[in-house]
Amino acid sequence: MTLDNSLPTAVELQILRILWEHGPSPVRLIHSRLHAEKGTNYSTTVKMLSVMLEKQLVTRDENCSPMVYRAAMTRGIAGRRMIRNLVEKVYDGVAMNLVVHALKESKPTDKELEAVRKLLDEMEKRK
Amino acid sequence: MTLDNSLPTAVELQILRILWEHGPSPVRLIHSRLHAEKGTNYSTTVKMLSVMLEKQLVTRDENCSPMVYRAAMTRGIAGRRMIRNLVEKVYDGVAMNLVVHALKESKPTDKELEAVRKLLDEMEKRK
DNA sequence: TTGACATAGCGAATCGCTTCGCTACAATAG
DNA sequence: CTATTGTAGCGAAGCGATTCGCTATGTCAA
Repeated sequence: MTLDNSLPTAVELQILRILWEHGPSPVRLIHSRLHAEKGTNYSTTVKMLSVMLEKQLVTRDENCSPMVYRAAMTRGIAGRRMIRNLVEKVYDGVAMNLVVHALKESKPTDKELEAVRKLLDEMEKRK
Repeated sequence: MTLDNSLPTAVELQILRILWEHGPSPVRLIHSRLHAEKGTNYSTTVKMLSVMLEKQLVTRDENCSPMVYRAAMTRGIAGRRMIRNLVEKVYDGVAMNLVVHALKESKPTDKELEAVRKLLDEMEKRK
């Protein structure tokens, strides 16, 4: 089995997001969201889904009608791939540089800050 | 003045990286790096630079010959834009989710961990 | 059955990014 | 001067991603 390293493109990501948010959905539903976001045609949505099916970015259950599509990767996996890509392309492969920038970009709550601290502790222990 | 929100494309980023690493450079130098990385033609490099000039991703000094190109934005700015984009597109606008993922992606040294802790402290204070 | 509407698929047009061939001109060596 | 080499620019081809028109089939109500 050859695993696909390529990142989801812009529209593909938009569709994945919809699936992540709403769970497995028929085209009709996916389309209504996509249409709301950018006014695309129904055919376009169907086509994108068939392309994504080929690329194995989504799967579908063909037994029920209308067919139900679901994301083939979690939000977490997609995010990590994109992070790895960003780190490579911009931060010379040094992820910590990105972490620092991302922190500065964020407006974390106390709770979130605490969570990150705990994560740091764990990473230190696991040496 | 209209500010451009669009992100650098793949090759644009490759060229920006070269400029970030080597500082202001003539086409010849930029090309030799780009060629080493992916075997592109000299014309391609020139063309890309002219496109990037239009998009204001680079500037150039036309007084000297050969002309000298320089990145119009820092690595930091570019990185932040791309982070913002990633956070929007994948993490529902919640940057901390990205921070956590990015941390897990990284293999930080003690020093780096310490730096992040300090950053967290500062962010806490600045409330 | 028939008409109206929902579902699914396919090929071709379009679009933006990338690549390159060809041309032009300047600087330099012979 | 003339040939060679370095620098710069432009238009169009090529490519993958995206969009859409058209067609086919399924479903359901009258």
